[in-house]
Amino acid sequence: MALASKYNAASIEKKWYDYWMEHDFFHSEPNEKEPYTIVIPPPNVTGVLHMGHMLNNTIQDVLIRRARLKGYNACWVPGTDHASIATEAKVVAKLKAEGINKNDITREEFLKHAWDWTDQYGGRILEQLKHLGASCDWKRTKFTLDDEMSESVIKSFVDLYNKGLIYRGHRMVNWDPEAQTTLSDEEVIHEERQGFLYYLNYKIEDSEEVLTIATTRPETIFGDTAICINPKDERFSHLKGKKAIVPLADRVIPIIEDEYVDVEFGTGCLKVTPAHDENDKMLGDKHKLEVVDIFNDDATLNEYGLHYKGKDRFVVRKEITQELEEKGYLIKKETHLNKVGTSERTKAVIEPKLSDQWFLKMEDLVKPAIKAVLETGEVKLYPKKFDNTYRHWMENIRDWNISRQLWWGQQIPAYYYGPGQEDFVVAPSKEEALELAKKKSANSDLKLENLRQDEDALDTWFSSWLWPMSVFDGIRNPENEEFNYYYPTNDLVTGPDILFFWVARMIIAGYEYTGKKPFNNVYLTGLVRDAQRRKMSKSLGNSPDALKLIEEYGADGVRVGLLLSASAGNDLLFDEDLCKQGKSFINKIWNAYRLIEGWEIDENGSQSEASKVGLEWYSNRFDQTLVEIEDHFSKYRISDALMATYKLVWDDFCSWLLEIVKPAYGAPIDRKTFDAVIVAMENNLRILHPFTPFASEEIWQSIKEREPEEALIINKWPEISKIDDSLINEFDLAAQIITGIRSIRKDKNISFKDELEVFVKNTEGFSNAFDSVIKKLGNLSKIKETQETYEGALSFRVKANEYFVPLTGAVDLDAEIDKINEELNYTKGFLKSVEKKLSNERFVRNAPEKVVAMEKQKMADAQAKIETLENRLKALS
RNA sequence: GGGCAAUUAGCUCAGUUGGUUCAGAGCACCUCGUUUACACCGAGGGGGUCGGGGGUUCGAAUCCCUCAUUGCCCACCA
Repeated sequence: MALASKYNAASIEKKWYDYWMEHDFFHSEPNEKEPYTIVIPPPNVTGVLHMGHMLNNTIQDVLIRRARLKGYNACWVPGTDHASIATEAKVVAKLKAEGINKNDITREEFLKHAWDWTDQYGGRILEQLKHLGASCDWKRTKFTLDDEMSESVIKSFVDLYNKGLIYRGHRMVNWDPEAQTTLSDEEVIHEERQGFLYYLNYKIEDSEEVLTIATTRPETIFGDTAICINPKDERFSHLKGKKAIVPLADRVIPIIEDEYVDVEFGTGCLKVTPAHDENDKMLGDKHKLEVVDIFNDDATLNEYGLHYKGKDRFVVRKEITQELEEKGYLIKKETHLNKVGTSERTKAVIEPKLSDQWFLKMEDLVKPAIKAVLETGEVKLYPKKFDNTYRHWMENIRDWNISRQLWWGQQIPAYYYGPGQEDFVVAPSKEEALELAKKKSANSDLKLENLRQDEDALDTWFSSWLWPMSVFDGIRNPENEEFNYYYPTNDLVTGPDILFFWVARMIIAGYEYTGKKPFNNVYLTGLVRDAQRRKMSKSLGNSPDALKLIEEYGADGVRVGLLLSASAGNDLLFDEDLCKQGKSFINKIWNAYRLIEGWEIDENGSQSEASKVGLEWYSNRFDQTLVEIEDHFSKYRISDALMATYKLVWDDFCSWLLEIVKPAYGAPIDRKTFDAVIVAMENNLRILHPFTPFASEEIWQSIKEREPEEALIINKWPEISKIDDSLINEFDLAAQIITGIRSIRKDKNISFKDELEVFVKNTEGFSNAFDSVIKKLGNLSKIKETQETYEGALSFRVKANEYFVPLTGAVDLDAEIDKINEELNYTKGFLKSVEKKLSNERFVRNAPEKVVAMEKQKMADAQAKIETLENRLKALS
C-alpha cells in the first residue's frame, strides 16, 4: 500500500502516545541504572496551556527523551500548583458572578467551592501537555495541596519555627487591597506612573506663618503625625520645636528634624505618615511618633478620614485635592513621575501597611545557596548571565513574609490559647499543639476547643520551594529509597521570571533540608513574545491557542518550530511561520522514508561504487554531526542541537545521500545499499526522536514489525566512532565540483537529462574518491584527466584544479573572459593581502608558527590559482 | 537612582581563550525547474565596511575607553 505523500499528524500522534502509555514507557522506578530526573515547574492547577508552557515543556521532554535513549533511568515528575492567590482570586470572582460574597461564607464553604473548581479544571493543563507529547511519569503526578504535600509543608514550617527561623512580627508589609492580603516583596511590581506633586500649606501653631509641603498622596494627610525638616536647612531653623496644624483635620503635630530629609526635593520638608510609608515608619520609630492608620482593608478611608470615610483612596485623592484647593491649602500642583508598587496578581496598587505577619529569616539560609551557584558551581545557571541577577537578589534579600490572608493554601500551624501576643504554639497538628500549649501556659486544663488556629494561609511559594524534595516525599521521610535515588534532580527548566520566586528558594530549601542541591543545572528559557516583540497576553489577543497549533501543524511540527528559534536565554519571537517550517521538516522526513520504502530490492544486485562511497561518507558525516550535537546539548544549546540535526537530515541525508544511492526510475536497489540506508535512517530517527517523538516512532515502527521492547522511545542513542576527516573533506570538494557543473547547466540552460563530459586539467595530480558520485549527480558520461587546453569550453576551478565542459557553440567568449577576469582580480587582491602580511616582519616573528604556515599555504594556493586563470585567459584571447 | 546584558545580512540569531577565506546559519528574497520521495520540493544565486568614534596589537566582530540606542533586573526619596 502506498504511503500518503503528506504526513497525517493527528491520528499518528494519538496512536503512539497511547502505545507508550500502555507499555508504561514513561514510568520510572528506582533500579540499578543511573537516574536522570526532572521535576516539572508545576503550572497553576486551573491554568490553561500557553506558549510559555509549550516551550518549557518541549525542552524538558527533549531532555528527558534523550536521557532515556542514553540509557538513564529517566523520570519526569509532573504536577500542578495550587497557586493560592491566583486561584483564590478566580474562585472569588466566580462566586461574585453567582452573587456570593466571600466575606459572607465560611472558610469551609469557600474551600469547598475552591475544590470543586479544582476538580473541574485541575488536570486540564496536564491533559494538554500530553498532546504535546510530554513523556511525564503520570503515575507520579502531584498537586501541592495533596495531603502528603501539605504535611510536608506543615512539617517544614514547624521545623523552621523550632529552629528560630520563623517569627511573627509587626512590620510594614505590602498590602494588596484587592485580594486583601499581604504580599512578599517579590510579588510587588514597581511601575512608573504619571502622577502629581501637590504643594500643601500647613499652618504653624500660634503663628501666621505657613509651611509648604510637597506630597504625592494628599489623601494621607489624615495620617500625618509630624512634619520633618532637615536640621541643616537654615530656611526652617526658626521652626524648630514648633508645631504644625494638619489641614482639614486640624490636628496639631510636631515639627521634627532628621537628616533623612532631602533639602533639594520639593520644598525641603516632608510630612510624616508612619502608617502608610516605610520611610515614614522608620522616622516614626526613631522619633517615637504616633501611628495613625487611615485605611480599611479595602483601601477605603476609615473614621480618621472624616467626611471621606468609606470612600476609596483614589476617589478621595481627587475630591480632597478640590477641597484643599477651595480652602486655600493647595497652592501648586505639578506633574511628577511616580514609582508605584502594584500587585503581581491583581494589578492593584499596593498599600504599605503595618500588620502582624509571619516571616522567615533569610540571612543565614541564603548562605549555602549563594556559595553553590556563585562559588563552587555546584548548581549552574544557563545562561550564565543570570548569575549576576541571582547574586544581587541573594545578597540584598530581606525576610520573607510567608503569611497570606487567604484561605486557599496550607493554613499556618500556629495555635493560640490565650489573648496575649505570645500565647501561641506551633505544631503539626492541633492535638500536638494542645500538649505544647498546656506546658507553655502551665494550664493543664486547656482543651482542644480552647485552641484557635491562625487564620492565615502560607504563601504558595512556601510549598513550591520544597517541590523537588516533596514530590519524592523527602521532607516527611528523608531516608526513603526513592528520594535518595532520584534526588538531587538533574535539570530544571523554567522561565527567568520565577528565578527568585522559585528557583533561588528551591536552592535555599534544598541546602537547608538535605545539605544538598535540588538540581545540577537550571536552564532558563526566554519569554515567548509575538513577532512584534510584545509579550503574549490575553488582553492583546496575540497568544495563539496552543492546542489549535498542534492540530494544525502537528505536535512535532510545533515542537520543532518553537525550538528552532529558542536560543538559550533569548526571548522567543513566536511566529506561526516557525511551525510551518517545523511541519515541512516532518513532511520531508516522512517523504524520505516514503522513497526508501518504495524501493524494490534486488537480492543479487551489486553495489555501485557511488553508493558505496556515499554511504561511507554519510556514516562519517553523521558521527561528525553527532559530536556537534553532543556539544550543543552539553551547553544547553537546544536550538543549535536541533539545527544541526535538521541540516544533517535535510541536506546531508536527503539532498546528498539519497540522491547518490537512488536507483534509476523503476530499477531496483541492491540489498547491501538498501540495508545500509535503513541503518542510516534508523540512526537519524534515534537522534530525531527527542525533537520529533511521534514522527520518528511512526517511521521506526513502519520500517519493520517491532516488539514493544524495541520501540524507538526506549532504544539507544547512537555511539560515535572514529571520524575520517579526509573523507569528509574530499566529499566537500566533490560537492563543489558538482555545484560547478550544475551552475554551468543552469547558465547555459542545459537539461539535467543531457549527459555532459568534463575534463580536468590537473596541476597537482587529480583523483577523487567520489568520482563516481560526481558522475552520477552531475550526469556526466565521463570525467577525464587531460593536459589539453579547451578554448571553446566553459570552465570552473576548485582549488588548483580546472574543470572544462566543452560545449560547441555555446560559449560566449566575452562573458567567459569577464568572469575569469573578475575571479583573477579577486584572487590577486587576496594574494596581495597575504603577501603583505607575510612581508611584515613583526607578524612573522610574533604570530604562532601554525598561523604563519597557513598564510604561506594560502599564498601558494592563490599563486597557483592565478597561474591557472592567466593561462586560461591566454588560451581564450 | 543602582546594576546587568545586548547592538553582526530584510528578520531571528551563531561566531567558545584576538589568528584556517571568519564575516556565518536558518528563514525571507531573486532566477530556473511539472527529473516519477517531497512544490510542506529541487537546483542555482544576490545580500552585511559586525551601532558611532577613539585606542591597544604584527593582526580586532572578538580586548580597552567613550558615545548612542534597546532590553532586563533591583531600589523606601516624599
